[in-house]
Amino acid sequence: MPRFHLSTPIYYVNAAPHIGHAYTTIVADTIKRFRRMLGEDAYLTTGTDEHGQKVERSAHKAGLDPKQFTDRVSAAFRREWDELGLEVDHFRRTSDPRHALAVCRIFERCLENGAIYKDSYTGKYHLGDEAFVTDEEAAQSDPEQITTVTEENYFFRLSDFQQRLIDLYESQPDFVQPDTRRNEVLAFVRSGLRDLSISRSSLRWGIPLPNDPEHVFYVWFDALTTYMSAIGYGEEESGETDYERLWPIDVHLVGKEIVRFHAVYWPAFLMAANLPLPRQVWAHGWLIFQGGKMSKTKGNIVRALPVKEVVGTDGLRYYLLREIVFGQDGNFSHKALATRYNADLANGIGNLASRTVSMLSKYCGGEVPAASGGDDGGLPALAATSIADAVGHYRRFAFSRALESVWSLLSRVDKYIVEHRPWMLAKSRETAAREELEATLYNTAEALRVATALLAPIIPDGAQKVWEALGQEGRVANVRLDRLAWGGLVAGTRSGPQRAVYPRLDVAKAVKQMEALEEQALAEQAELMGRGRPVKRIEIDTPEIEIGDFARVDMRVGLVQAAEPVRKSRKLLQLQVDIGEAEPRTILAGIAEAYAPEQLVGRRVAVVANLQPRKMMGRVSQGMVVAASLDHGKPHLAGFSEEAPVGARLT
RNA sequence: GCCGGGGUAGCUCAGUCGGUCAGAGCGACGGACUCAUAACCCGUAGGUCGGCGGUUCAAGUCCGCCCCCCGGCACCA
Repeated sequence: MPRFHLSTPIYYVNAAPHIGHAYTTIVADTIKRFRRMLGEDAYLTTGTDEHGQKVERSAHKAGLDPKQFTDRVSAAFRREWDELGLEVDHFRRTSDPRHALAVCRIFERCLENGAIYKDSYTGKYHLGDEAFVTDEEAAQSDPEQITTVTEENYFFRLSDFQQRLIDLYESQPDFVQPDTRRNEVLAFVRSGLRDLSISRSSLRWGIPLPNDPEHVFYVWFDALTTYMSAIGYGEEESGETDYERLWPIDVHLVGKEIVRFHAVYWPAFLMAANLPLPRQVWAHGWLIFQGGKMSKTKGNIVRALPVKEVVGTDGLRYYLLREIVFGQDGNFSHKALATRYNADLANGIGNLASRTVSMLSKYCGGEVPAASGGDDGGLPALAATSIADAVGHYRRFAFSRALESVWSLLSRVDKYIVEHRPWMLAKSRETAAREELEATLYNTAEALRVATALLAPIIPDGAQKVWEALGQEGRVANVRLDRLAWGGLVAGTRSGPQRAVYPRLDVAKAVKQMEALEEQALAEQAELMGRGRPVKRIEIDTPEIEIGDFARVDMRVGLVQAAEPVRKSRKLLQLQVDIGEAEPRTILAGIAEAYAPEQLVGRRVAVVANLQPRKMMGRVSQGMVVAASLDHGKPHLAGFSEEAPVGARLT
């Protein structure tokens, strides 16, 4: 039996699962169900990425040690997939000792092949990003986040793999999909590759290097290797594993933000270790919410479970796969979701199933009649087209199009019913009318059967219900889509009871309900992450300072005398600010997107007067104007509601 | 400024190789029907497919220039 193996990313446990995680995993589950329905042995691998400084700190904040903390969050992910009915076959945590075996194994193979070297490195390190930054970047960052670090690190000779990677992308054009992502990757690799630092000695919460336990693996070797450790790589000695059978993997499903790691670093590691490469990396887009990306401070985090409570897993799955063109960014809103649910699931397939079963029961005694000729309305041909198109689209992960082709069949059936008016035919005593009635109901039920099978990967629960309503035996998931054809419905089959598979929703009410549940979930999540309050609140997590620290900052009232845009700059304005000195200061401020120059002249602002001068866009800024912003959003200048004297110090 | 992605009916968006592509769903209005989940069916949307040029027998669909929006980066101290 052919096998198919795919993965979702290994989710970082720094945050509780939200709908973005669910999206990827739902897609993966859909693909898996589809491949199963092609008769393949399909497996889905996922897991949690649990090491690193951020997790260490989050744990600390929650008053837990990292192990306890990650146990908790990882379990939340696992539970999430269970509750969403997602069929995960391999779930691996990077904190699992078996995972460490795999990481060490791959590392050692790379080491033996000369792809690893040790070097010392001194540089500015950004604590929040857990990464070394350039001096330039450091200067722009929050000074609290920057420290200078000298450390011995192990490096991976990524630069050696440039040509082999380019050859890979060129010989296997499908290796990275969609094409726009492939182009980006190709451009990135062509522009030259720098060796990759793969260890940290400053960190404890991680997997120690086998040859140098003072170091732990930095994210790449650790997290990416999960795809192999999950199926038993590294532990073959202790018995039989799935590794031989499931590697190389067919598809790594990833978000577009992590394409580089999967399409560049990961194959390079495997090349160096002399191991087979994945067949494909497929990157999807992001969910866009009203008001932009999800963010904690905006308080617009959306979770999957509240949505599921109201529209079921089918409703969520259907919306995500129908409304969003896979590979592109897509909008998410509760209202659009509820509307889509009503239009397509309740009024569409749900209603069609309901009227079909009802007519079978009323006009044919609950038995599927024989198709004794009569007008088939072109349904057999249309069904054949739908099957071919939908299967083709599924293969290419074009879910929204697969659904469109199924819906072209379903909506045709609704028209077909009206054209033939079975309720009129039923009133007639004539044989011809009887035959037409039976043919109509057979064709209707058969088209519905075909459509239901095609929909099973996306809406498994409802598909099963419709399947049973049509009196079909067993699981619709066991239907072979590659053999699905018109005519499979057997005359004489007893149909099931009529019921609403997808009850219609009151959209406004449904939206309210989801939002209310969302609030609740938010509170639960806060608890999970060990925080007393909802994450919506601002948290002040900067270190405490003394009064003396503050006194070192000399802030003055300044009067803006002139303001002009900076050429070629999007954000900067150049200001002349009088702070009572002999000459006004020239200050560059990143506020051009929020303020027009003429708005500023004559305005009083707060100026940091003893700040080191800084060069930007070829000009020197002699200070800084103070502004407030949320999440690097739009800045709001600090000012004075009274006429504060120019040059007065802020204390 | 550079690199991506977009600008198509009131709204959300499809449009694979240039030739029924000017579309779907939602919303609105009118009608018809009763098997069905106030459902389904029929009709009504006058959208210069962002703008201007070009290639072509033929262009949302290819090329050039321009405008606008969204990401990311280069300048937010």
